[in-house]
Amino acid sequence: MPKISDERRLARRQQILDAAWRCFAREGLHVTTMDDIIRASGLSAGAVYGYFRNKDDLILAALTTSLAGLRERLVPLVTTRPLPAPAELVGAVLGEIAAFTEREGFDLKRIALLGWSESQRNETVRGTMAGFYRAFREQLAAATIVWKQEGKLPATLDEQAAAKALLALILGYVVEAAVLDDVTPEDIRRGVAQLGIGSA
Amino acid sequence: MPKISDERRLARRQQILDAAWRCFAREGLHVTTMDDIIRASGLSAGAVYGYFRNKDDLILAALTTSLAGLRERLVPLVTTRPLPAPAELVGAVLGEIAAFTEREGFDLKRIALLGWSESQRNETVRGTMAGFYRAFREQLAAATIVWKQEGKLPATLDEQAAAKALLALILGYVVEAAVLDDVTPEDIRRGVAQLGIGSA
DNA sequence: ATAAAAAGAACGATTATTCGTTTTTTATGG
DNA sequence: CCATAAAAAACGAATAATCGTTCTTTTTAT
Repeated sequence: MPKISDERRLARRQQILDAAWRCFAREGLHVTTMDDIIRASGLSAGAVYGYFRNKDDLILAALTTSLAGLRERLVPLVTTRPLPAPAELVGAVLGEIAAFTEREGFDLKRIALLGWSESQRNETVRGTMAGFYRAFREQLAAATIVWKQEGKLPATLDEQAAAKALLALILGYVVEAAVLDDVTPEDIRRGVAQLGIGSA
Repeated sequence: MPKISDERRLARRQQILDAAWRCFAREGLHVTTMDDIIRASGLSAGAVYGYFRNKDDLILAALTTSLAGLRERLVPLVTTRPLPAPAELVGAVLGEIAAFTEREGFDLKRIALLGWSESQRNETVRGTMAGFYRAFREQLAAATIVWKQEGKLPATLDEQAAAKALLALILGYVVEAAVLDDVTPEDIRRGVAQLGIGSA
């Protein structure tokens, strides 16, 4: 059976995904044409369609692999014990996001913005993204419970509300960094610390 | 001179803009076709092109009018004196955003997500959006100076960093509300207050 | 009455996807 | 270890559908 090796097949797939990321980051999900991605990948139309059923499939794969890569990096940070103080955890998470999204020639943070937009019109994308962020927010809620137990936060604290605020801070950093391009993780960490988060 | 009255002309323009908002919120900037907007507006192609040079012009107008409407509502909130406490100000701003973006049949918050995405590929859009958010952030920085003077925040506080964190919180709420759809302004206000922002 | 505004059919350009052909990969027998 | 045949993979021109925009004609407001 003359079939391509799994290793080779996976490499080709990643090659196409890389090309898609670059194109999407430059022109967005729907202005990018299949021909853009095909040329950027160095392959042919037939080859690309051998790995992805259609453009929607490619979009979904580009978004979910980026989300999965980020999760792999973020989960250890928020589940490690002992837990750093709130401002330090936020700073660490943002630092990891900045490091993960920095790529050769483009910024993967842009893919996040595109994913949020796409989630407003594509039910499958919305489900995937909502699931990811909800799970991450649960881990933030677990962290606030730990802080509460350690006496770093008041015992009356509503951990769901606190987790929602922490997630907003993190998502907002991504927007601010992508649109204004003058914000560092350290800026936010210092801002949060000075505003007194986790100091009560 | 048989020319349409200014009043009538402005009403027609708004009619097209409303249609564009609805279409954009439903399908995004680039999946929405001119024909979608034309049909939604109840006018003809020729009429729409009489009010907007082309699709890019219509996109820019849809984004900037939405931004301008929001600024009109937000500026009084952050420039009023005496200033509410940080958590209360954040809550008030988010409440105003929620009220302003709630529309018949769609959520204007979606337009913000689309604008952020578009700013990554359109220099004109990026300039407009960056200008808006930078100006708003300056007002937040001014607010932190006031809090500092009132002794509500430490005198050593870096107001730029604090303003960046506050803006992240606000932008992040928009993302979280649009994607997860389970966050209220009150959630964030409580979360921020309980995390101790502005309590040092 | 007249000039602007609205209408909507028509056009040229572009798009995602397919499919017949060519090239490449790999399991197998010498 | 190497040559080879079979089958998958890659190629890329062709296709059918769709899009933004224009332009001539008709309607409408003043």
